[in-house]
Amino acid sequence: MASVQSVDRAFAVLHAISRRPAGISELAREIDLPTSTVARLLNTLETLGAVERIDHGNFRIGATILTMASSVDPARNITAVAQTHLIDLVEQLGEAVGLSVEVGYDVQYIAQVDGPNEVQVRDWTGESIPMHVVCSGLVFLANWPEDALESFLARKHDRFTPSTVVDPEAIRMRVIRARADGYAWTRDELAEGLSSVAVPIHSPSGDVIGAMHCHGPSYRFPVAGQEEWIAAQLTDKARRISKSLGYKS
Amino acid sequence: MASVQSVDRAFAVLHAISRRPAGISELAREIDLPTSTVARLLNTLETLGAVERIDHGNFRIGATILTMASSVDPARNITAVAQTHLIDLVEQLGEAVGLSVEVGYDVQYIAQVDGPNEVQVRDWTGESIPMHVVCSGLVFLANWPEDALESFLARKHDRFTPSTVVDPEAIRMRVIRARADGYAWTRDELAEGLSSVAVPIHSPSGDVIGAMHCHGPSYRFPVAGQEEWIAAQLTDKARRISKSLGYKS
DNA sequence: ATAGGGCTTCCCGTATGGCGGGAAGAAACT
DNA sequence: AGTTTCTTCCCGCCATACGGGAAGCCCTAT
Repeated sequence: MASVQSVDRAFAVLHAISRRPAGISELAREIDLPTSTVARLLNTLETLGAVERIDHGNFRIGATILTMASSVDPARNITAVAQTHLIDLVEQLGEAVGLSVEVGYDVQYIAQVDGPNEVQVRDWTGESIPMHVVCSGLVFLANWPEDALESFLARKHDRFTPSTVVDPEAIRMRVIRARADGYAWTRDELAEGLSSVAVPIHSPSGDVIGAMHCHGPSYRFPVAGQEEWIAAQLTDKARRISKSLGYKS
Repeated sequence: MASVQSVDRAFAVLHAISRRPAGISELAREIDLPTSTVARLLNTLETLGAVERIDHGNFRIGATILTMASSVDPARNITAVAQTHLIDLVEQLGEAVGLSVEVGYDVQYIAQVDGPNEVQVRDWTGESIPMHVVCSGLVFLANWPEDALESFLARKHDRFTPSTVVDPEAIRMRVIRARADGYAWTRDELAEGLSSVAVPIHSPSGDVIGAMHCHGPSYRFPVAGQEEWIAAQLTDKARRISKSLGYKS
């Protein structure tokens, strides 16, 4: 079936930008088009409000896309849909559970439901953390294509605690592991005394659109021997969330 | 500046769909283009995942748009940005505070932070309520263009309690009132014993993108004489949220 | 049953409008 | 000042998007 070339290309541009804000020539190189073509498309997209210029000619996704997304059936809004499942998990596991999405090379936390304990991990909502430091990041990386993973590994990785894994090869091994397991654990890597596990959340079409994690103080979480069971609980809920996302209004 | 026609048109289609899912010919009429053109654009958009077919040839916004929006600078994610402000308000007011967005003729609750009391309103997150029944709905309606408001008023309005206002003219008066005040109160209309107040949340560009409400048991909320002060607190926070939404990464 | 309206899908000739090379201008870096 | 790298603009060419029309479907009404 014939597709409209310009629209295809416009979305290639949007897609590239949504991964990481970029300038005209950078985008042109990335999606292999003449700069003039990309410039023209960006111009159109900008007047439509689909992209916005931020600084020094870099573009990011604009308000039009955001409003379109928010006006859509909210049953597809991951935060809203997941809420009840998060609560269920907190009751089951007794520790805080949260959601995150990937933003460039970072993980962005977008929701959290706290557990019943007095001592608990503070709410990460709104925070951005580099992918190599947190388990949610590992599950995101596990789903990246090889070349994207390579360029991630080639970057400089900051250390947060003595336990933070910063060696590219070590990170790669963990990513491969996460790919096989479908989940990932981290212990004391973002902050001492904090352990967490994450699983990916898929859209109904199979893309990874977010991650769900559970975290608690290392001295009581995870209870020894329960690691796999906990991961299984998360995986199960993640599957239910994906299913809910598929329903129409 | 020259714009790319096909992309312009593709977004006209997307925009129309985001207002209301529709079929090819309906869209063609709405944006005044030949059906074949709209069909071709929709085809392209569908393979791109920007729209999805729901039933019998109706389309809605698709996963691609949603993931683009969620991967964008999360400072623009209303839930994430508002979180800390909601907590502040709960501390200030002592009652539960929440967020909602409009979905068709309903209000959809997307977040809530509970107050410290034992007796409190249950979490509405995930619920959809008709606009005429809740204060958030009234502030949304207050911002609708006249013709849209008329078609809303022309519909049948369900009664939830004896206090629910279902008369179109009475609803219209309340909407006009909300427009003037910038906030709206409801008492015992969704459920007996439940009072609430809501204010609109604007995007930095001035559109209403959501509402924030505070609600509690009618026997203690609102404290007599404090109605305006409470509304002012909400309005103030809503303004701060709008400002936060404007910052770039 | 049958006709009719309204819908989506497909085809294909036309000319519009998107394309991309290239040059000029503007920053940023050395 | 020189050099590289970027964005913006222009313009002739022809690829490609366009839209009329017809075919095929599924309803509803008569």
